[in-house]
Amino acid sequence: MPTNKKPQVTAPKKSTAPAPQRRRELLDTAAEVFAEQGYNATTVRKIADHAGMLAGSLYYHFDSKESMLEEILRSFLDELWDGYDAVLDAGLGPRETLEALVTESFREIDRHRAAVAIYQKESKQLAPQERFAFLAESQRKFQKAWLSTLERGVAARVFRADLDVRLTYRFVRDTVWVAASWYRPGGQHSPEEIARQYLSMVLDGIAVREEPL
Amino acid sequence: MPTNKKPQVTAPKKSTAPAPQRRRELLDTAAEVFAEQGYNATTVRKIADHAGMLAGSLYYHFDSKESMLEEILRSFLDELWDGYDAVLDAGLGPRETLEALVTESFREIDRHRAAVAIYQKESKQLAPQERFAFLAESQRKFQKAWLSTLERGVAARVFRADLDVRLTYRFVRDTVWVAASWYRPGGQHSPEEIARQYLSMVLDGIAVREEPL
Amino acid sequence: MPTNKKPQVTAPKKSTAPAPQRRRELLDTAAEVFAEQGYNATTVRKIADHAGMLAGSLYYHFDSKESMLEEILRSFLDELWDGYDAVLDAGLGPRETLEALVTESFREIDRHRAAVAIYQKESKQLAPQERFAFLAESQRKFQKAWLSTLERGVAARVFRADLDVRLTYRFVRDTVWVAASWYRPGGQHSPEEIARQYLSMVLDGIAVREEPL
Amino acid sequence: MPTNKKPQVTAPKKSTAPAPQRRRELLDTAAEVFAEQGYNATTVRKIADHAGMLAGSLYYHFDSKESMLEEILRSFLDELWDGYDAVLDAGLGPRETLEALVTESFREIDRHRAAVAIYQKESKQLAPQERFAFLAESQRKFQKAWLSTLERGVAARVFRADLDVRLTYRFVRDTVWVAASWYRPGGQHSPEEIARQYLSMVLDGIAVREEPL
DNA sequence: CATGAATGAGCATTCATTCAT
DNA sequence: GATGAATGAATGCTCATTCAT
Repeated sequence: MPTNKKPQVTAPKKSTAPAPQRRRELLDTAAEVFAEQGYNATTVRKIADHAGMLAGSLYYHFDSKESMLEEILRSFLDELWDGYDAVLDAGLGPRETLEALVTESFREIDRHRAAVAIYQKESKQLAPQERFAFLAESQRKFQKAWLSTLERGVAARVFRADLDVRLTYRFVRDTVWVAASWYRPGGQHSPEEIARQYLSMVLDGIAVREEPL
Repeated sequence: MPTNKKPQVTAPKKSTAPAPQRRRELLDTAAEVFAEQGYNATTVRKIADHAGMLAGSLYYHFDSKESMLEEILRSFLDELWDGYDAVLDAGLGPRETLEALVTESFREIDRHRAAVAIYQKESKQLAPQERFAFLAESQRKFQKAWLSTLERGVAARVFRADLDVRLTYRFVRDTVWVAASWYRPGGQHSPEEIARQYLSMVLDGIAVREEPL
Repeated sequence: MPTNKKPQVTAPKKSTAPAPQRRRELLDTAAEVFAEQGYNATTVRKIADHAGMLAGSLYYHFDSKESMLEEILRSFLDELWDGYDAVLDAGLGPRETLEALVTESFREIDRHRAAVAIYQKESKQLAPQERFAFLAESQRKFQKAWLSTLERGVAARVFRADLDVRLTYRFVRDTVWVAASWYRPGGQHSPEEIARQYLSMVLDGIAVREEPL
Repeated sequence: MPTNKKPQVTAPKKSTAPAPQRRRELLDTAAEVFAEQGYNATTVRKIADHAGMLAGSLYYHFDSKESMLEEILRSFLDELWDGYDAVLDAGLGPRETLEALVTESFREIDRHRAAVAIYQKESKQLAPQERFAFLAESQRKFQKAWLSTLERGVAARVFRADLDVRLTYRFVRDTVWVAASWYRPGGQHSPEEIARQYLSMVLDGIAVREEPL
């Protein structure tokens, strides 16, 4: 599963480059700029500069700046839900489900850092728009998945019952996803390592336990 | 720390309302709109609409849109550091310091919700600019305060030693401040109550502890 | 029924020029350019040039280029129907009605030459658009007025019965309105004089009559 | 009168379909779109869509959008003048000449509806351009032909002498050509039938004549 | 002949800002 | 203090045109 620019696995005999690939490249470029400068502050010219072309040329590939944003977010969420659904359908216990969701989340942050950052910063403004209804939809599914996992855990006495479960939900959700704002792929910790430490903090806290005995 | 165009010291002859108050009102209005729509997406006209005046009229009170932003952030950070410094100078132990900082943070979120939200969303873009150097400055102080508190705690064996302390720092920092994105003053939980629950989660985790005995 | 932005209930004492007047001036300028170059070929810059301002400044007065077009056409049609309705409600016989309608039409061409020319050239493309539904509406009323006048005339034996009445309608309609393409106010013929000659041609033909006797 | 890029005299070696035919097809397509949407509002892409090809491909056949327009108008006017010249050289009396010109005109409208509509809408803007000088040229010849016919008729006492002859010219000219805006080939009236009725109206008027006796 | 991709000039529109009143 | 009107730079987008393949 290639993450960055030119996978170019098998060079086609005479054709130069298949269209969908170019499209992906451009979207990745755009996502990077959106993530760094913010969607509104990103001009189409800046994206084109990064892609080595003129602003108008982008419109051969995309309908509008907004449609680029939509495609970036949509394809990120599609992949995210592939991962999440696999976890949710695996029949795990609540604690294992939570561990798997967190780990999966850090993997997505690793793969789609830019898209996640965009999502974090812009989704609140975008969700009300018709065109971005899929964001609101995803948010609902997301909340349901996490909330029900937490509730199952409380019922099974593996998660604390003395906490407001909605507060806990926000705590876990934000804690994980905000990591996209500082995470850089190829840094000193792998996503799995970060997930492990985060899970340890979220589950057991950062305070030293009094020795049982 | 120069701010610009401070309301003239000499009171205007016939005016009834003192200028600084109007200024505050306008800044609060602006902060609200910035927080809701994002700084870039907020037009001066929108702010003026909310304030019941025309766009041009704002320029009697402020030099520019950016100077409004600056003043909002600067006065928020001034207050924040008043609170933080009091805590840091109180000579508390690491755990108590952390508890006090978190509680103080939620109080600031309660008082300056809009400014905090703006800070969260925009500070990364703003910090590199000369004009907003005070943001970077604040971030450094902030990191130092938290990091040293955590390190003191690890040394004193009240915080776990098996965690990457920088990761822990980010974890705690994000966990607290992101709350500004959903917090609404006057909701069902007071800032102190939220602080208590967050501290409980951060310190002891959300998992049920096996009974020591 | 106020049409534009600022209600301005009570005129301020010292204001230099009432807004609606400037608006009218700009619309007249725009109409002139639209008429001469065609709506599509007219850039907002050209209009602004003619008005002695920059392109962006027009947007203080109008929402869009299209809204200028709309206002031009709408105010022309409003005036046209004031005149037409007066004629149609006067209870005249069919020949006198036709004479009055033709005369009124030439007067409108004299007063709104530019708007008429625009109407002629653009209405077919515009009418289907929601925003310009009033054009289609006007066309229906227009056809009904003329057609029924012609039919009354045929029934009363003052207009020939051997002609296809719809063809006659188009003949008269086009004949009159196309005059806007060459008419210049202040030329050697007054609108009334042109109307008289046109009516003479339309009613009696251009061929010499054999003397009855 | 230079036309450009005439289909190569030497037939291409292996091509099966003769080039000029494809060229004609494409011009007819273009004319249809120009007529319906207006020249300026017609994009090259729309023409290409109608022709089942991509926009760039049209440039194999034509130098530019403008050259398509030129060729459409030029070939229409060439045919028109074939017909008109035949009539004018036939040595007919003024009334018969006028009848023949009108009839010929409706035949041209029938054959070149699109080109006539384009001509009507665009010629005023185009004529001043160097490239479209042939339009102005044609207009001069046109005016001369009609005006002299009318003047001959007045002198011969078959047309009324009490009318401004230039006004009469415009009346007849417009009356005939505007028909292109509503005429659809294959409708309920043949061009000859429309010509007959129009001539009847133009010559004898639409009013009922008092019986001579 | 036709396609896919790009160019570059131009367009309508937005918006922070200015300033005379 | 506030308004009305304007500026000017920038923005997203369109479109005729080019050209290697």
